[in-house]
Amino acid sequence: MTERNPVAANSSSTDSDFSNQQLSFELSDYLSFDDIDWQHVDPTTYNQSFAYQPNDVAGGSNIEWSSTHTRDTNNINKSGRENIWKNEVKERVAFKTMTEIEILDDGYRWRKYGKKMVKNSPNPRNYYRCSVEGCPVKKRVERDNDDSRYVITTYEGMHTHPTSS
DNA sequence: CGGTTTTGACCGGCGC
DNA sequence: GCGCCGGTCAAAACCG
Repeated sequence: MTERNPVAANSSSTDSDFSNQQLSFELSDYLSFDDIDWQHVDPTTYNQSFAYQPNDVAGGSNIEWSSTHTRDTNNINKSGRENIWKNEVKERVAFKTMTEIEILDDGYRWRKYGKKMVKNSPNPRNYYRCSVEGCPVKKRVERDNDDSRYVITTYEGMHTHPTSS
């Protein structure tokens, strides 16, 4: 289920402007989508876990993501990258984007509260929290282990306020 | 000046 | 019990 398009593969640091444009477009698409989706989820279906195809949303070319809903409290990525998507903790939407930019404007304001080096990867992982007080949404941004041109963004929780931006 | 980033310390779960 | 590891805190620096 890992379909990658090595489109702008060997970009080192040239077309950042292009990537930025493309990204913000697709991102806002996703964001509005999972906003709607999360409002549909009610506690009774909390146990199901499901995943969407990338092309359901934006004709997805270089983005893959999935969403799981469970009340399992197991740890997230003790067992490696592949299992990140399979393991269930709580509402979570993750997608992977080929870009060189990791600071993505998705219409919310985020406050970074941590940065960690993950084992087996030279890439740090950044932890963000929604700046709106009382909003429990967190997100985590890290580069893919083996494809450093990809950025994995994971959203966790529901926004309890309008997009304000 | 107020919010944000930075960065090491701290904490809790888990495996050995 | 100890150490590793992922996640969070918090204080000072930073920046518009």
